[in-house]
Amino acid sequence: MSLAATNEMIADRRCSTCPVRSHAICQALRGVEIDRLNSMRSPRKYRRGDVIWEEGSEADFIAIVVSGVADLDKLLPDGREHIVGLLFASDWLGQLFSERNKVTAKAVTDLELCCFPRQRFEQALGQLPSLEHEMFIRVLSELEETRNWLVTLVRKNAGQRVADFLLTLARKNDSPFCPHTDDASAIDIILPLTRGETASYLGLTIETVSRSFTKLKLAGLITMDGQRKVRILDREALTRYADPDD
Amino acid sequence: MSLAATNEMIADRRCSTCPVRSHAICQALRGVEIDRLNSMRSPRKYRRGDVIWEEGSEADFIAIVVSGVADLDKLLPDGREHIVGLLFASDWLGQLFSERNKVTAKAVTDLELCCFPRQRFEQALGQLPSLEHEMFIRVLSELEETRNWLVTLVRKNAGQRVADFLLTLARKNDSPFCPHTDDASAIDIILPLTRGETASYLGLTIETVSRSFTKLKLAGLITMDGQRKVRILDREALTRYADPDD
DNA sequence: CGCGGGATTGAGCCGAATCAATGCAGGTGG
DNA sequence: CCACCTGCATTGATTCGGCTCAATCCCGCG
Repeated sequence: MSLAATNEMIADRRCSTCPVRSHAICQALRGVEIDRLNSMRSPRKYRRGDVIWEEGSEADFIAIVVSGVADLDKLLPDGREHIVGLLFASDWLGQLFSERNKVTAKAVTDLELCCFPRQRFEQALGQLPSLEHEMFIRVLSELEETRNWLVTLVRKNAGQRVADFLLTLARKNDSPFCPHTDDASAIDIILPLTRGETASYLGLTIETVSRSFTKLKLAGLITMDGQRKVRILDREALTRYADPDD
Repeated sequence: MSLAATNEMIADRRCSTCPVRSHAICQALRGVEIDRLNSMRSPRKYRRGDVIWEEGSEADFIAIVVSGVADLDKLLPDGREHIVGLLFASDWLGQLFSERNKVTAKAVTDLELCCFPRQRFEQALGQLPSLEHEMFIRVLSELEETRNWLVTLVRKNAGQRVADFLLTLARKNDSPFCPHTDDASAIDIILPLTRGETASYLGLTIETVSRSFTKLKLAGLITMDGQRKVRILDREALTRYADPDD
């Protein structure tokens, strides 16, 4: 058996046991198609805080989040930065059809990525219409979510933004990568972001984020254990808090 | 010659003289491919203020802007609305792969659209990979622009937002659908939006938008003739005003 | 020329930013 | 094992930008 064949088998075995195989973009592919991606796949690991790539740098690769949380930031001219996206297991990231990355990508937690060289990936896209279609669908829905998020950030006050943020995280909890809480009404969340990162995601200051959490606690909507563990006591009430006139 | 054939020729003639043919998504198609779209094309006209479709309504058709300006709004639970997109000649709009429209579309000015029934269009997409690719590229860049715009709206103050808005319109002026101004440094713009619509686009109130225009005039960056005609006197200075620390 | 609706201007208020101090937890070294 | 240190988080006092409410203006139109 040739070395190439052996590597391919190893690669294939890795895909078949991949925790995100059935939810990531590669779900669109089967058999020989997945082999195509497999043959250019390379895993990468990052520590919390690592920069994956910088805004403006060369767009080398496209990646799928295997485990952990990544974020995308835009730098403002005055040096502030704003987080424009959070990426969880099975999400993809990368700058398609462009030489330069247009956002900075960072590891928010320890992170495992499954990476593909961009140009080879783009060639593969051209020959795998089902993959391009799958990504098209995902980008359409990301655009839709970004528009909704834009409206939330521009129009809602600090408390509502924080509530929306918690509800977004709670929705991630409903996904197959997080186990459900026993108590049906309460939902436990581990905040992936520091207060500073949360502020940068919500367009607020650290102090305002902190005060908003305090208000949510005083209103009896959440409890906290330390600074990262949040329990949503009443999802309905929190939803009303985020959308008072809904 | 059959009636069908005659219609197709008429349709074809219309496409070949279409002002946006070479800049809209249909630029990706040639010959028999464009015939495919042609055969399902129907023109529609709207008056300024008309609703094209309502958020939540059935997603009937995909459209290309032939002339005029359209916008996309999201309704907030409390009744306010926010404009999440402006569409100019050659842009496309519509909800792909979804039964329901997720935004309201309105004619901001008198408007001509070139429309395609959604389901037939989606079938065509599946069989015209170059069209799907073209739309994929456009949606990727719309996502990118939406992220940039989000940062502007969340992080910049009223005056900077208005300046950014004017610069965005000025950039549209650079496009093939608007003639250049004679004076190289000055740029004339016709505001497509009322103050109220501008406020809804910028996440401000009418009063604040109005005051911001006044400040730009006092700062000597623009002059105005009536309420719709703006002349940018110094694009560089306006850019600095929008991005002080750039 | 007068009317109406959008636009402008003004006064006061409110929510989030800023500035400043204190609290707390996790890690390190005595 | 405890004391200290460092970085993150919380809380408080003050400021400021944009919203609200209210009055007037002006442009386009009949």
